[in-house]
Amino acid sequence: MQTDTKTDTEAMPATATGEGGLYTIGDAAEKLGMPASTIRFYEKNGLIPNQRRSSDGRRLFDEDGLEWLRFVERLKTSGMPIKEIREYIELYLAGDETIEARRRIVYERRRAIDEQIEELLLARDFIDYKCWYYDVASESGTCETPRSMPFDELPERIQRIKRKCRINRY
Amino acid sequence: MQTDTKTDTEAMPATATGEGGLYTIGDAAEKLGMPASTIRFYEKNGLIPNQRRSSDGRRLFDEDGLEWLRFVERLKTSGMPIKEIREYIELYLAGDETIEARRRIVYERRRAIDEQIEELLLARDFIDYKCWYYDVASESGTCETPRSMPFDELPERIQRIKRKCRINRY
DNA sequence: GCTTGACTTGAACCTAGGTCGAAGTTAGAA
DNA sequence: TTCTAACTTCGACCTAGGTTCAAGTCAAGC
Repeated sequence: MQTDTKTDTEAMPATATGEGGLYTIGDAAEKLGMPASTIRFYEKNGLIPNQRRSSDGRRLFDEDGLEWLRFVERLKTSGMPIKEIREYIELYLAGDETIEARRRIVYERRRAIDEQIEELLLARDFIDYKCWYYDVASESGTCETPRSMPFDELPERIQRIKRKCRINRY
Repeated sequence: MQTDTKTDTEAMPATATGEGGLYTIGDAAEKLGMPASTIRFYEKNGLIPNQRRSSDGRRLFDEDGLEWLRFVERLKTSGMPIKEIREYIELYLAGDETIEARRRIVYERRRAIDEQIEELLLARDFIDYKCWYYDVASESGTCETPRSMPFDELPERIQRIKRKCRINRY
């Protein structure tokens, strides 16, 4: 994480709206749209190394701290489990020795994301078919209408989906 | 699994129903690449209505049964919680009265999928940046190289990502 | 007739990822 | 001064989505 470049900006009061750019956990939580308890949980699990504190022990976040949290959030969004995020962070803290290991991790993560997107696109096609199905059912008042429609009378788009997703019933 | 007895099952199923193309839970699990325990769990949670059984109580799946399971799997892939899938199925079982309710559900599901895809694409951009970062770091042996590179010397693609994802450090 | 393997059940267990509550500290407001 | 709000820690608790276990049933092969 960031170096201790700002250790003495603590001359500023630690409370909200820090014009010195310092935020309490509550401010940070609000800015990130994430409960404070989650931030504490992340720190406890090693996802926030070198957490700054005020003299009375409160967590302090500056812009770098917020960016770090957004970074962690992004890894989570990508489906990376907390344990793996921690491992990655440990490698990061270890310095340039671990560049190759980290490179492997981000490449693998990209692959995982691509896989998830692929799956979601398939699910989306399927749901798209369902949307059409209920549009037709809704208009005619019964599911019999879309269900019994001959394949070659279906809209081109729907034919394509039914073929691709191998939908035969339902 | 029962692959060796499956030929028997098809020729003359040892079970009550005289029709071919019947699978035990083990066969179905193998075909769908999903543990049998999961299928039991789904049934227990109302995700498999009208489950067929053999005379001695074993679950039986025909092609329709398998397709139903694939359908449930697809809803899950789309991020739909089990409880909601059950609710949808209950509406489905209730017949044409519930067409509008089901229509609303699938439209909302499509929206949710689009949102997830959007998030994943952002995460992907971010990880893509990290891939570049470690490629450069790996080549030069230190993270200082990509880290300290002036913005306008970055590849166009990387500039775009850094702007879009508002990456300033890390 | 005995063994084996795939099934059945319900209940207990597990993991990830938080979330909550109690008890205590501190700073600023009334 | 006292009150209140926002923080602190630690441990207990929660939910989703399964997974595993123990005990029993059944059909087939030897």
